[in-house]
Amino acid sequence: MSHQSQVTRDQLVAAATRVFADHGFKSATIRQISHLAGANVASVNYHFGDKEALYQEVLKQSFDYVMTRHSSGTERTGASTGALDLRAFVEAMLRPLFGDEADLDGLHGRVLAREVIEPAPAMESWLRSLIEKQACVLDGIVRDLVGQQVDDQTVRLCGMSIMGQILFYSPCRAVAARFYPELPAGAIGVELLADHITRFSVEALQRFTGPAPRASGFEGRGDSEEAETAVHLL
Amino acid sequence: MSHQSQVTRDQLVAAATRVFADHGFKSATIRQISHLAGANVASVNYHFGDKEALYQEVLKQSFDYVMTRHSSGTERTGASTGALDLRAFVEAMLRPLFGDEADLDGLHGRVLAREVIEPAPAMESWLRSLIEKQACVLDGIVRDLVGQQVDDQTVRLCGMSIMGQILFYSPCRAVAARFYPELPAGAIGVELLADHITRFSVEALQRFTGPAPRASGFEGRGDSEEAETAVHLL
Amino acid sequence: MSHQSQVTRDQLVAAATRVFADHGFKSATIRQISHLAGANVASVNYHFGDKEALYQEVLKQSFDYVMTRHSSGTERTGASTGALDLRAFVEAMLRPLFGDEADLDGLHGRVLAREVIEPAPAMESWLRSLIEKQACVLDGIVRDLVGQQVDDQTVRLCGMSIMGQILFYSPCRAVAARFYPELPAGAIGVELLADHITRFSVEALQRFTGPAPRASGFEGRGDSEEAETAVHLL
Amino acid sequence: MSHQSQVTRDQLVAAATRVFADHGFKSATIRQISHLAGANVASVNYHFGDKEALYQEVLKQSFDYVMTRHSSGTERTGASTGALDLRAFVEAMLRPLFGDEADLDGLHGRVLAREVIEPAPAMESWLRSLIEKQACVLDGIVRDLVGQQVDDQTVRLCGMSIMGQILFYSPCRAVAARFYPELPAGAIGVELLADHITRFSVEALQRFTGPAPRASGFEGRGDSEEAETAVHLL
DNA sequence: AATGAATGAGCCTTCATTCAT
DNA sequence: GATGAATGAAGGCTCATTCAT
Repeated sequence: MSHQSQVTRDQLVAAATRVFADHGFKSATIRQISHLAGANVASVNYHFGDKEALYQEVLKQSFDYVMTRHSSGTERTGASTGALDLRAFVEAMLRPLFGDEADLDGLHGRVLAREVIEPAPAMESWLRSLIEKQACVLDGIVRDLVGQQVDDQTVRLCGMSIMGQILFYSPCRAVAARFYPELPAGAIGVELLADHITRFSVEALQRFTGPAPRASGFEGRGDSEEAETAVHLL
Repeated sequence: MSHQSQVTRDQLVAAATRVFADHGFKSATIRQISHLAGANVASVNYHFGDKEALYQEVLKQSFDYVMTRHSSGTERTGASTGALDLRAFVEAMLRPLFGDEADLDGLHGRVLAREVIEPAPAMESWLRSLIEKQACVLDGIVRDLVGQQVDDQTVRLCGMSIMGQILFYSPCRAVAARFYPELPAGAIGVELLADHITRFSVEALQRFTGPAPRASGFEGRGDSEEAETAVHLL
Repeated sequence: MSHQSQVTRDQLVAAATRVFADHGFKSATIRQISHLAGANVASVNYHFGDKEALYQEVLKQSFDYVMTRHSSGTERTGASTGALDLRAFVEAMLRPLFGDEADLDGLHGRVLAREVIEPAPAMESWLRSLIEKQACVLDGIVRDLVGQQVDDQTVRLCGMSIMGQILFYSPCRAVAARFYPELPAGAIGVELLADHITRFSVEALQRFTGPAPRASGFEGRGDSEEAETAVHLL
Repeated sequence: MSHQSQVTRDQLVAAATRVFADHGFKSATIRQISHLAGANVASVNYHFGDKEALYQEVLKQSFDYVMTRHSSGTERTGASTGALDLRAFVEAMLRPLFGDEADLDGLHGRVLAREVIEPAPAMESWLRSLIEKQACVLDGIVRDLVGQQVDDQTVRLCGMSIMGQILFYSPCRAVAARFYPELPAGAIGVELLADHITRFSVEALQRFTGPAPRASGFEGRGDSEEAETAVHLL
């Protein structure tokens, strides 16, 4: 593969990342992508075979990018508490959604978030397995915060509560901005959001030390878990 | 408008709701829809004018459906506490995402969630304003739980944390199922999830009565937890 | 045929006349027509069989209308001179293009002019033959003005010159208005135009008493027919 | 742009010119055009963007073609008389309606004549302005022939009489042929027609040196002819 | 008799893809 | 190797027509 070939290929991936992030797989067109990359319409098929293969490549590179940033933020030191771990995890997940110096618009995170939110037939098993791996990391962090008394299902639900808070800000910030126009933008916003989500979640998790109340525990009867009773009689 | 016309029209709306929920506006085709409705491709144009008008109708009916279910769950009684209000709100938002006896697959909620998550040019002002109205309701519930000392921005961030946990389960359950295959399905799951999200959020919110820690407040200091605990024990 | 049926049928013809005059056969739609007539889309097919049959009916009625007006203007009295005959013929042809008290927009004339200008497959033989009959009338008038020395072909060419001047103002006045925005409008305009065309043509015809110059007579050489020489040496 | 691309493009324009000339913009289909050009239906979109852009290109090329022929015929020499100018103008206008060695069927002229006769929304301002320019040229020729005593409105009416005679032979010869099946065809016919129209018009114009008779001047008085004759003999 | 409902053919257009160079 | 040219499938939409009542 020649040098120029590689350059064009990289430009195509970069352009495709943006277009897929903005419009999704189906709505993105290879004309948009090749035009943005300054390349020929046939270049996508030439370099990648077809549109879906290009998408796979974008997915792969975005995943690598995010994982690189992520792992550097989530390598748990022995000294860190669960709260700090969670703070690092949240920020590592959140930052790609908002972008950083090398991904100003959070394209990589948005591409992945789209894929997570909407199941695509192109979803590769490696992506699926790695997502599950991420879930395990989060499970571990949650477990540290809630202790061993809590059952696994509750841990997972807590993990989903945290993921929900994070993914709410994808596939693009416009989502949140519609609900809350005052949403702070830029890198400051990421730290603020990470702080908030961490605080919100830590506060909750620290009260999950007891067993889960039975289902429908909030429905009008007051004899459920005592802690709960205290809570909603306040 | 005759009887048969209304029947066909309703079938088209029903089919379109499913197809739009599954594939989104852009990817859905009127051929899919009309075939599913047992009608001709031209029937969409005949009954609604064009594809977008049909989509608007689907949006409208889904909104009405959800609001009807929702309002019956969110009418706040004088005796209810904030926690019960939140429980009702969460379940009312969550239920349409999972479906009920009249919407087994949660199509209405999924159609709306798609629209909320990805801004569509067809987004009508009435939908936008009503989304904002919902946000205000949630703000009120949060405010009841956190008290008056908390600033408005924090209230909104808490609202977004709650919405994030809810919308995580849209546009389809496959999202969560990918992360957590053990996710309970069906109506039981809704109650369980609503209980969890409510509990998770109430626990968190009740610790938010104090001022927000300064940004990066979790970075290195260990006494925040204690201050929070103190608050909680009030 | 019931009374109401006839009413609807007449309204359809009236509406169709307008729409066909404005848009032509192909571009006119039966929805436009039936809506303008306050009738059902199926009414056209019910009353006339298909779109083309409706068009035939419009053509027929427009032709009858124009012929009625025309014949009343072209019945040559023994006392009339050729110039007066021509004036009557021109006005009778021109007036339907501009409309009169019963056809304010000249719809009948415009429908026919469209048909004359563009050959339609639906062109019935009766229309063709009657057009030819009109041509014979005009031939007669021209012959009166030019005398017997002029050959038949020249007579026909003169007839076409006159018809061209008239049909120039069809299928709608907008044609002429584009060239000459100052074109007088309304009934006054018809008289003025008829006067002009008659004057223009009579002046020309009165000089056609001699034989036609040979072809290319105007190309640089001056030794053609003497009368001609006189003309262009002036 | 490669060689082959230009070939296909030219074939499309050629095919479109024929189809548009025969059927008009609305009735022409790109399937007809592309099939006639030996190309795919998508080729029109590829080379021109859409049907209307192709039409604009046809209009432009037809206009250029006609103008090239026209200008070579209408460059007025100092020595030429008004009659020769008119002869050149008429032939230059008429020839494209009948075709020449490079446009056997007069497609270019017929396309333009359609556009002139029926206002299309796609009518470009340049075409409109150039039509008006042509009208000015004709006005000048007429003015030379009638002298300065004649008012401007009469000059314009005379111009329209001449244009009417010319455009009578468009959009296709079938028009005239219907009236006068003996109409000579081919290039010989053009010269004959140009001679006739010129002669007819020059004869008329040379009698227009006096003031216009008052409106309805032909109604009932018999002495107008004499007055006209007097004018002519001046 | 008369009409609202429904249809299928055909339109223009878009698009990922393939071809020829 | 790389690209401009070309294509066929499919999309939304329009329309005259037919169907069922």
